[in-house]
Amino acid sequence: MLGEPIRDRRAERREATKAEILDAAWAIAREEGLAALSLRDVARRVGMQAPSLYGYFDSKMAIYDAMYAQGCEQFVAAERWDQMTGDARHDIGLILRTMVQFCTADAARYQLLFQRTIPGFEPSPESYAISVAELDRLSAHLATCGLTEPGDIDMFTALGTGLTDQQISNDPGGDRWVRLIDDAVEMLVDHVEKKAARSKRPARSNGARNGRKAR
Amino acid sequence: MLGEPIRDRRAERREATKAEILDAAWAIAREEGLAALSLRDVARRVGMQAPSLYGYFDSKMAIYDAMYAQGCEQFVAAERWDQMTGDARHDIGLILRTMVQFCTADAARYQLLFQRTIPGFEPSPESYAISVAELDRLSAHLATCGLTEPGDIDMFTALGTGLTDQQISNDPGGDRWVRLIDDAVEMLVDHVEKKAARSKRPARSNGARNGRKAR
DNA sequence: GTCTATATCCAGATAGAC
DNA sequence: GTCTATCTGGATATAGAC
Repeated sequence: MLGEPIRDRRAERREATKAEILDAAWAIAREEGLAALSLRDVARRVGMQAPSLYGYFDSKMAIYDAMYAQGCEQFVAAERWDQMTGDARHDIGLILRTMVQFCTADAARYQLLFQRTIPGFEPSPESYAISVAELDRLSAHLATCGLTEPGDIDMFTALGTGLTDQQISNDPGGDRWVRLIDDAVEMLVDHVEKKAARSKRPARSNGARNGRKAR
Repeated sequence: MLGEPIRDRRAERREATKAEILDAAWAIAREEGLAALSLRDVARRVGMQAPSLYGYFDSKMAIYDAMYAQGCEQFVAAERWDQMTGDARHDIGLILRTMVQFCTADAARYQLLFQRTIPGFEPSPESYAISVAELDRLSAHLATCGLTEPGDIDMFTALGTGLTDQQISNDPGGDRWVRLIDDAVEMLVDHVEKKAARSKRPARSNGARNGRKAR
C-alpha cells in the first residue's frame, strides 16, 4: 500500500507562495503607503496576474488581515523578556525601547497595527486575539516593574505611542524622539514612585499640591 | 459714473459655496474615513454633480489642502493664551488639555493635520506655513513655562500626541487617556525641574543615578 | 455656474479555458 | 494553479452645451 508522505510538499509550496505575496504587499505598503495597496501591484510584483491572488487570499481585506496577524507575530517575536533583570528602571526602559524601535522601524506596519486609517478594515477576531494576548503579556510584565495601576499602564502606552508617532511623523529616519526614551523612563518611574509614596500618607499630602516633593 | 459697490456679492457667494463644499468633505471624512473621500460623494452632498466642484477647487488634493489649512486655523483659534496665569503647572496643563481636546474632538482632522496617511498628499507651502507659525508660537509659550530645552518641548509634544493617539485608537468617545492629562503635566514638570536642579550641580549628581531626589 | 457626456484609467472580483 | 477575458463599478478630470 501507499505510505503517507511525511511532508506535504503541496502545502509547503502553497505557504511559501502566500508568504511571497505578503512580502510583496509589505514592500508596496512601505513604498507607496499602506492605503495605496492594490491587488494588481501585488500580483505584478510576484509575477502573477491579479486574479491568481484569489487562489491564496479571499479578498484584499484578507491580505490586510494576514499582514496584521504577521505584524502582531513580529511584535511578539521582538520582545526581549529574557533580558529583564528585575530592576524596574532597566526593565521598563528595555520594554519601551523595544516597542518604539519596533514601531519606528516600519511606519506602514505601525499604521496597520496601531492606527485605524484604512477605511473598511478591521482585523478578524483570530488576528485581533494575537494582539490582545500580547497586550496582556505586556501588562503583566509592566506590573512586575511597579506599574500596577491601570493608569500607570495607560501612561506607559501613551509615552510609547507618542514618542513613536512624533518620531515617524516629524523626523523619519532620525532619532530626535528615540533618544528621549531613557529620559521618559526616568520621568515615568519617578512619577509612579512619587504617587505610591503619596498614597501611603494621604493625609499629609492633602492640599499640598506644589512646592513640596514627596518622599 | 458707476460707483464701486462696497461688497462683492459674487465673491461672497463663491466663498460661501467653497465653505459648504469643505463642510461636506469634513462630514464624509468623519463618517467614512479621511481616505474614503471622493468628489462624487462631496458633490452629491452639496447637491451638485462632481464636475461642478472644479469651479471651486482645482483637484481633490486641493480640497485636502484647503481642509488642512482650515484645520490649522481651527487649531490656532482653539488656543487660550489669554487664560495663562504665569504658573507653570497651570499653564502647561492648559496648553496640553487644549491640544488633546482639540485633537480628540475630531479624529479625521487629527489624522489630516498630524499624521501622514493619505498617499500622495502633502500640504502646500502656504498651508504648511500656518502650521509652522503655530508650532513656533506654541514653543514660545512653553518656553515661558520653563520648557526651554528642545528635548523638553519634544517630550511635551510626545505626551500630547501619545495621549491623543491612545484615546482615539483605543477608547474613542471616552476619557480613559484624557483624564491622565493632569497627571502627565505633573510628571513632566517634576522631571524638568529635576533635570534643571541636576544641571546646576553637575559634579554632585554625577554617578548618583538613583536613590536621591534632586532639590 | 452648472449641467451632461465622455475620456481615461483603475479598482476588486468572477467565469471559465487550459 | 494560472491564465485571459470580462463584469461592474468607481475614480479624477475635461469638453462643451446651456
